[in-house]
Amino acid sequence: MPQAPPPAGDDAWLDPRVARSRAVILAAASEHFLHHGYVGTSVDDVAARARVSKRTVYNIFGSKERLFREILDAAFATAERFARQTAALLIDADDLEDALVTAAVRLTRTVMDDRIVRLRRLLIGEAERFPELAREYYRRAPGHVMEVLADTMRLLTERGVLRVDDARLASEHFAFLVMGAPLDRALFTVDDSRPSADELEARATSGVEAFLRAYRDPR
Amino acid sequence: MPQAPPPAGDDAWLDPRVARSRAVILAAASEHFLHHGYVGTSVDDVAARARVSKRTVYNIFGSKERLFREILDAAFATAERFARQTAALLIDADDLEDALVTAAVRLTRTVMDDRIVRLRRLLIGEAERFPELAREYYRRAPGHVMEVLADTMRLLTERGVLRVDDARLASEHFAFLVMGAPLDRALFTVDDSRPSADELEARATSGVEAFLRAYRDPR
DNA sequence: GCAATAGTACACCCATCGGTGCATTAGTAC
DNA sequence: GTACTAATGCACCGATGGGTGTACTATTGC
Repeated sequence: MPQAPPPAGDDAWLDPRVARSRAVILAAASEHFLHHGYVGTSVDDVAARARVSKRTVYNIFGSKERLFREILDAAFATAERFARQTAALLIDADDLEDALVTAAVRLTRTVMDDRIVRLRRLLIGEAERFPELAREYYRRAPGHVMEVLADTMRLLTERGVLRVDDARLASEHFAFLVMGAPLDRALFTVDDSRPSADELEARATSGVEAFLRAYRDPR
Repeated sequence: MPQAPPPAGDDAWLDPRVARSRAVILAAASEHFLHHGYVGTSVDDVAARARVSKRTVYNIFGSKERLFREILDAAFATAERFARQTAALLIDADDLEDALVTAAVRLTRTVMDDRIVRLRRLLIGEAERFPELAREYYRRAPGHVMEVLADTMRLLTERGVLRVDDARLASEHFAFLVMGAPLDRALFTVDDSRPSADELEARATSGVEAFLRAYRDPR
């Protein structure tokens, strides 16, 4: 009756068979969840797609819900990596104003990525069933990015480039000027008429321009 | 075998029993769908809540999907009414700048309303299952409001109050400065820590201020 | 009061799906 | 090679849920 692995750390010893099964199941489940949602994904589907027996899924993950949570954990980690990179980019920049434009483009590209949009749809749609997960995602992904941006705004204000009073508000203004409308639209329109990379970049630029008109320190 | 009513217009003759059943079922279904989503709502639930037999639901609506679509149609109508009112408000205004502030407050209040947020969650979550419905909602509700706003922006520009180049872009900037961040957050956080009416109003005001700094005609 | 129609209760069908048990096979560590 | 453990296949359970058929009762229009 093989069940939970011995209670060890993250990189504990793993039978290569288990390691492989874990990986292949997670990949299949991730795909399926992102495309068809939680209820739209059956464990049989996942097992078939991963070319693994259903029993193996249950031996390793215990339940559909735990499998789902593991997938989201991985997504959280990705989001946090992005936030960290963005933070570094902004803090280490020579020309901070320039860095803002770079950040805007990166932010747009990331947030409009198909997988991220699907993840948002998934979590928003399941917010009632998994309130903690949705909230946690908000806190650790968009919320965290907002915090990092706010820190940057304060820095820019100290250096006299910007003049922001409420940094959190300003960073939200920044982000939503840049990607608010296309993101909102993308959430509702699946697989269709997504703005091109060029258009998104143009939007990022106009967004930054509007932001700077509103928040640049006139000296 | 009572089935579809005779193929007549919208306000065709209806047996009062049918009218009552329709209304009470729609109300119950609406509540349940908005709170638990499409798959989270069973026809038995709806029938029980409406104090009506399951058979009646099927006699009148034919299928769960058709029931769902009727409910969304009603929601679309509500959204369009809001858009129309907002349009009138902006077009008939004496002081257009002032009207923008009013519009901002109204927009925030409407979009952050619990039922609307739930409707958005529902449609976004089911965008994969009902792509046309989600797209239609976007077009007829937020999209339409954006168009009306854009018309107003053009008018304001002609009157020399604003200076906008791309009116659609400017109206999106306006809307998302005002309610982008709180809406995004609300989508992920269910029943919790929603900003107060006062806070939302303050946000609307700061949003308009930022917008005017960015877009007011400096003459 | 009467015919027509709507509503009800209830039993039922069938598919799906999360999850389990188990006997058998295959891969792994030493 | 041997002892162990993971993986498989498959039958199975129980619950849920969309949808139907039907015999019976309650309303409604006239």
